[in-house]
Amino acid sequence: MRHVSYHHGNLREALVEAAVELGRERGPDGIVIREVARRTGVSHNAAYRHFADRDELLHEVTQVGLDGLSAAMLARVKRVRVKDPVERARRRLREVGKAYVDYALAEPGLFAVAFSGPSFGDLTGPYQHLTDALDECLAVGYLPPAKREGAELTCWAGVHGFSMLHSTGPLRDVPRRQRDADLGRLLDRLDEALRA
Amino acid sequence: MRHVSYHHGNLREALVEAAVELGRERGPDGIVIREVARRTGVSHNAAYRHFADRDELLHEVTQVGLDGLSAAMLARVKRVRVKDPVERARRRLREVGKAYVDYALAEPGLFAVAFSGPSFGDLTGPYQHLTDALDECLAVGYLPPAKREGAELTCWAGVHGFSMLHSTGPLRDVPRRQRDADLGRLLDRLDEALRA
DNA sequence: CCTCTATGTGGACGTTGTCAACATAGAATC
DNA sequence: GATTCTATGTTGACAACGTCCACATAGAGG
Repeated sequence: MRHVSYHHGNLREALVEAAVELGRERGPDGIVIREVARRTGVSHNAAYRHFADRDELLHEVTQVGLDGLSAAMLARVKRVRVKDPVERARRRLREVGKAYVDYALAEPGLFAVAFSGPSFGDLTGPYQHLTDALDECLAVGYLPPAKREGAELTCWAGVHGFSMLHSTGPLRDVPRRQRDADLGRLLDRLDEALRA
Repeated sequence: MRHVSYHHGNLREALVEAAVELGRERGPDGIVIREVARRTGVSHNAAYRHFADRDELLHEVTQVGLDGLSAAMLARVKRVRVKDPVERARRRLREVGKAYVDYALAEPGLFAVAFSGPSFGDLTGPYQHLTDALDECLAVGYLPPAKREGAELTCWAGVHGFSMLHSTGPLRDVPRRQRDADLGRLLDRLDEALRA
């Protein structure tokens, strides 16, 4: 579907797509307006008809990254096939955490973009999946009511820190085996912290 | 102490100092060679006699940031005045975590630089303080031996995630009161996770 | 006094974000 | 169908950046 007209048709989407690809490949600093335009086959200034500035384009990529994260979490939660309600709730919470880390490791560029200021996207989606999992743990009686408050932040901080350190951080060269074992332990500790 | 000679005398240190100040004020992207030179009162190219490129200068700032973090941790640990060995060990571990987060919040720019690739500094210092605190918890019998392995990462991930989210991340506008309460809860959960 | 080397300067190039002026396609109006 | 309007793309410019090269100079050692 090559366009031939002067007007592109849906340049905005094409630009976002190219920007996402750049973010995926090179992280936040790799999202460069002129390169985005080049890849879209359009002049270096065309993007300014659709985005006020670079930050606005970056913001779009941020949102795509967060949406991907949210989708990954949901997919993993839905795949849980455990009958026992308590075990199912625990397992779902664990899958939420795993999905978070897996996404950060599978898409380090987009993950970095998603959490690189100055304007953050809407993290309602990912946050809601975490909240839902915790609510379920509470409902089935696994999570004591006294521990419900602030539980989101405890979990989020843990998996976010793990993700940051391993995706683009100082632990990025830790071999996969050990990383998996470490993540398993971290999730075990979070589970214990909420249960105890 | 104005220099008058053509040669500066200790330009390298002066450049690092200016770069640190820029990093403190504006974060990693704010460390700009030409601005560093300007603030040091030398030509835009002078830095290349002391650093191969921008990354090498950035790396110096990274190390300064990590040294500051290490010093902050040590200072807080040394101030603990608890007699009971078990309580002292617990308290020291908690202070290590608090120091980490406090530093990240007090110096968001330097903290961001310290954990911004591509080359990371030597985090032996900070890591050692955490290891020491955990070893002490083990020695006094508070931390069960089975939980000792990987305990560093559990703690580090938690405080690092909390720091990232609150210093320059999406939770940076959370009011101080709530942030403090949230940190308290996080440290409580970590304590429980290691004890249980 | 002379030369050598380390260190700082000046100017250049290519890249970036962004602005202003211009051009054109497609829709709206007559 | 011809004309005007507006949304959308293009061209050219500017300043700031990292970096390279040629040059200048200070201070040390002969």
